[in-house]
Amino acid sequence: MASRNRRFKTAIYEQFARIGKAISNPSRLELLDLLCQGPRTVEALAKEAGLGLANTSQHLKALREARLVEAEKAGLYVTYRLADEQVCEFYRSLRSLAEARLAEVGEITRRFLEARQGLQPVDREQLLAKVRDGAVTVLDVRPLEEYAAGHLPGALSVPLKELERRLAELPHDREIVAYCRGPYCVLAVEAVEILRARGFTAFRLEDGVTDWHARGLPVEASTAVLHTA
Amino acid sequence: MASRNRRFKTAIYEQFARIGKAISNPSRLELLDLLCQGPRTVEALAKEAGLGLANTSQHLKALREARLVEAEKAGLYVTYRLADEQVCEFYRSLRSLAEARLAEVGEITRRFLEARQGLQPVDREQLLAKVRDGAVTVLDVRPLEEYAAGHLPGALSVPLKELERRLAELPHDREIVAYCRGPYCVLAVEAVEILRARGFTAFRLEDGVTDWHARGLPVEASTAVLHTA
DNA sequence: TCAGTACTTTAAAATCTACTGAAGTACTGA
DNA sequence: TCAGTACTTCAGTAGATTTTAAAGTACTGA
Repeated sequence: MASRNRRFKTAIYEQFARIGKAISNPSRLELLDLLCQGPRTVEALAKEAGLGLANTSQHLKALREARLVEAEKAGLYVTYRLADEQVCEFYRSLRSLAEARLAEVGEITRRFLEARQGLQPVDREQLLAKVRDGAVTVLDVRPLEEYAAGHLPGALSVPLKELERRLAELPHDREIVAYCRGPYCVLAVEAVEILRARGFTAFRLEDGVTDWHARGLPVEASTAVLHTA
Repeated sequence: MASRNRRFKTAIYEQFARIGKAISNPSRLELLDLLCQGPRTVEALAKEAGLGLANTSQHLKALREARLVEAEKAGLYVTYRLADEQVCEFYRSLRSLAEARLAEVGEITRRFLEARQGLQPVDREQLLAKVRDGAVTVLDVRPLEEYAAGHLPGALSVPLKELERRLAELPHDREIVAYCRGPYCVLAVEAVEILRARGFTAFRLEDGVTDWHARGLPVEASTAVLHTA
C-alpha cells in the first residue's frame, strides 16, 4: 500500500519534471520566448536564436514532447507555435521569479545597458501611460511577422532593419517610444540609439506585447503575414 | 556589436535556465512541494520523499544555488525553507501547466484513485463552500509541524498516523472533510478510507493549504512546532 | 522525374547529472 | 574530551544531455 503510494507520487512528479526539463536549457528558453511573439518556422527560429538547424529541430522536439509547443506542416515549412497561452504565462512567471531571486539578472542587464550609453533612466509608469493614451508615436521594431501576430494598439511597424531607410516616416515634433519583445530584447535599445543619434526624442518601453497583454491591456492583430523575409 | 547582444542574451537565458534546471528533477520537485507546506530539516525531507540523506542534501544544495530555498543552521539541525512565497506560486503554476498540458497527469491520478475504490465523486465547489462556512468538521491529517506552519481556519489537527487511536474525538453526526498537502498528496485519501470504514461520513478536499491560500482565503498559523517526531 | 529546399533523424564525442557509499565537518550532551 | 547525531562533501559509476556532421525524408516547382 505504501509502495503503491510511492509509485503514484513518483509518477506524478516525473510528469511535472517533464515541463521542468523542457525549460532547463537556455536555448529552449530562448525559443520559447520567441514563440511567445508568434508562430515561426524552424529556420526562422534557428537564425533568430543563433542555433544550428539540427540543434533547433531537436530542441523544438523536446518542447513538443513536453507539449509546450505544437508543430504544423504546410508544404515545405513546419510552423511551430505555443500549444497554449498558458505556456507564455508560465514563461513570464519563470522570468519574473528569476528577476526576483537571481540578482545576476539585474546585474547583467545593468552592465549591458551601461555599456550602451545608459538607456535606463525613464519613468516606466509615466511612459506606459503615454503609450496607453496614444500621446506618443509608438514604434514596433520587431520583424513584420511578429507585428502581424499581435501588436500594441496604434503602433507603427518599422522593423529595426528598415529603420534607417524609413526615418522620413517619423515625426520630429513628437516623442517616439520603441518597443520589441520585452525587457531582455535588444531591438528597441538599438532603435532608440539610432533615433537619438538622428535628433529624435525617443524612449524605450521595456514591456513587450505579452507583458502589455498581461497588464490586461488590449492587443491588435493583423491578418497573418508569415514567412516574410 | 551583434556579438555583444548575443552574449547578453545568452547570459540572461542561462540565468533563467538555472531555475529551470532546479525544477527539472522529480525528487527536487517533491522536496519543493514539501517545503511549500513549511520549513523542514534535511532528515525529515529525506524520509518524507523516500530519498537517501546524501542525495537529499545534494538536491537541496541545487535548490539553494538556484536561490529557491534557504537553509538555516540551529544547533545540530539545518532547517530548509522556501526563499520566497513566489517560489510556491511558481511551483503551483508549474503544476497547473502540467495538469493542463499533460493528459498523463489526469490519467495517472484517475487510475490511482480508481484502485482505491473510487474516491473522486464529490462536487468540489460545494465541498469548498461547506469548508469555508464551517458547516463541516475539517481535519488536517498532515504531520503536526505542517499544521503548525499554517492550516485552514478551524481545522483540527489529527495526523494520519494518530487517526486510528483518536477516532473518539470525532463527531459521528457531522460530515468530516479531510485535507492534506494538495491534490497529489495521499494522506487525505487514506484518512477518508479509514473514516468511512468506521462509519463516518467523510470526504476528501483536494486543495491543500497553499491552494486554499491561492484562492484568497485566510490561513491560520500556530506558534512554530518544529522537529516534532 | 529530378533538383532543390526545409526539416528530421542518426551517430558519435564531450559534457553534465543522479545516486551510492564512505569520509569529513560541526555541533551537542555526557 | 569523547561519543553520537545531523548534515555535507567526495569519489566513482551509470546514465542522460547537448552539440555537430552526415544521412535521410517529404514536399515543391520546373
